[in-house]
Amino acid sequence: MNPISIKVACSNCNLRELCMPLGLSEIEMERVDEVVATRRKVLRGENLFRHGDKFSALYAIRTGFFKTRICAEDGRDQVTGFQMAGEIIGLDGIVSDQHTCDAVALEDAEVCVMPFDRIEELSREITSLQRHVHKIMSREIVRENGVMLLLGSMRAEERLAAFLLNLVQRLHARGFSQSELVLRMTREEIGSYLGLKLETVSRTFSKFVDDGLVEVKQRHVRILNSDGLKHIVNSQNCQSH
Amino acid sequence: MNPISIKVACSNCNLRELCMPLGLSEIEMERVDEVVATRRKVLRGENLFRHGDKFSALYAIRTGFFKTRICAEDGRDQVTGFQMAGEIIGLDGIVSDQHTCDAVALEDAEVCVMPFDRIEELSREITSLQRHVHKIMSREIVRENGVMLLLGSMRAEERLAAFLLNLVQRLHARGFSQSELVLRMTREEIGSYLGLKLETVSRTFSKFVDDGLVEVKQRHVRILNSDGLKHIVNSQNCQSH
DNA sequence: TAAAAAAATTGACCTGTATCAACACAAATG
DNA sequence: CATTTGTGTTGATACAGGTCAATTTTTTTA
Repeated sequence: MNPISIKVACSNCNLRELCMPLGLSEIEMERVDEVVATRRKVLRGENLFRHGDKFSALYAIRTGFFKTRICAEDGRDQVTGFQMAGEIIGLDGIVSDQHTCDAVALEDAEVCVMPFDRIEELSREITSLQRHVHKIMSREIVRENGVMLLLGSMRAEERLAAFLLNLVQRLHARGFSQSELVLRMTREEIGSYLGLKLETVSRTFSKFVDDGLVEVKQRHVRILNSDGLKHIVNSQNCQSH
Repeated sequence: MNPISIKVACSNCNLRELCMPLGLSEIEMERVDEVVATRRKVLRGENLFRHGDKFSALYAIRTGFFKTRICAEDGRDQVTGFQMAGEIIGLDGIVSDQHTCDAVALEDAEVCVMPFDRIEELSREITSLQRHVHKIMSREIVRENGVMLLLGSMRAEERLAAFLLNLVQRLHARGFSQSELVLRMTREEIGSYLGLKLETVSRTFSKFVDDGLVEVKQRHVRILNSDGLKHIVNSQNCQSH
């Protein structure tokens, strides 16, 4: 639809090292470029896909920020992750050929559409791509294990501290500040992800501010004491011993 | 080590339809048989693998019952799943070439050892195997999404009801009763999985008994009112409307 | 620019689950 | 068989986080 068709090419993409395997030959790289069929823009609030949609592709986020969520029949829903540039979404759809969660853009976004048939085809030929796809899926499994630990055994402060540290760490890996971040999601969305109510998220932010751990102005967060946050995460609820 | 070396063969295995892709030709089936290098026995309480162990293989459970758990540095740990015959464990190890969780046998067990290199090699050649491996990983991602919903938004009764229904459903798929099951794990392990303390698990069992939903004798559970349990799971906390 | 809607904060109070403790039962051990 | 150890149940009490409500701030819309 875009009259000026910019050549889509992983080989030129500055997110390459996040999305793609390293050490591809030039020829392999060209073939990988061809996997990325198209790009797609998703405006804030729009769905990249919804549960029930036919699965056909994985999506690499080029710009923007997403949340994924699952909705139970009873109306209850749970944010299962927040995804940023260089991350891959859509893996949930492979097993049953349809998506089981919604992916919603939290800011205007652009994704690379990678038809899964093509990925499978090419990963039969390029060993390092095959391994890469497996690692991406395994990474997601391990990430979710970590969320289970968080939801199953951490208290509100620990959850929020872990959440903030995880976000800055991922942003830092993308060249952003280690200490400043802009939250793209509401308190309610943070709460859903962390298994807390929005009021609890808000109160916990306020407590962190009181304790001099962070500065919070709406969605702008500055981390003043990173070690303090880390200490909260892995000191459990033991007072001194 | 076993003097009587019984031929390991997926083609003869009655769990085939759980582990393996359908519709393989005879030749393909023979090649898949070769992936299963060896079998390994794991006694109750022993680890199939531990976090930190080098990753080399996936394991298909032939007999027995496992739990997987992750341990945080602070000693806190979280059961991330219970696995039974026909299910695959070890996927967590792919991303970083070492396992990030422990797999512990809850009863004497036997697993098929499937070296991952071999799996990758063969799935480059057999398309349906490749797809199958992808589905297995995607299924695990979707399963964990469901656990996140459970941990993030359900109350104790809902969690335990969902847990019991999930267990019988999986057991039923393996030819066991729809209404009777033997728990292979302690109340504490159930609690860890569900993000509850063992006392809460015990009390919730007692409440289910009082309400005539189940019969419980130690680890023997008989489901008397399956619909009642289902109703608990997806009626949230609304009283009447 | 005003009005309405959405998001965030804060307080008061309530409740579900954790905690602590006592006891019962079952399985393993000598 | 008795003893020990692990596991499960139940009660009393505490408290973290939920709920409800009022208010403020920000964003969106008219």
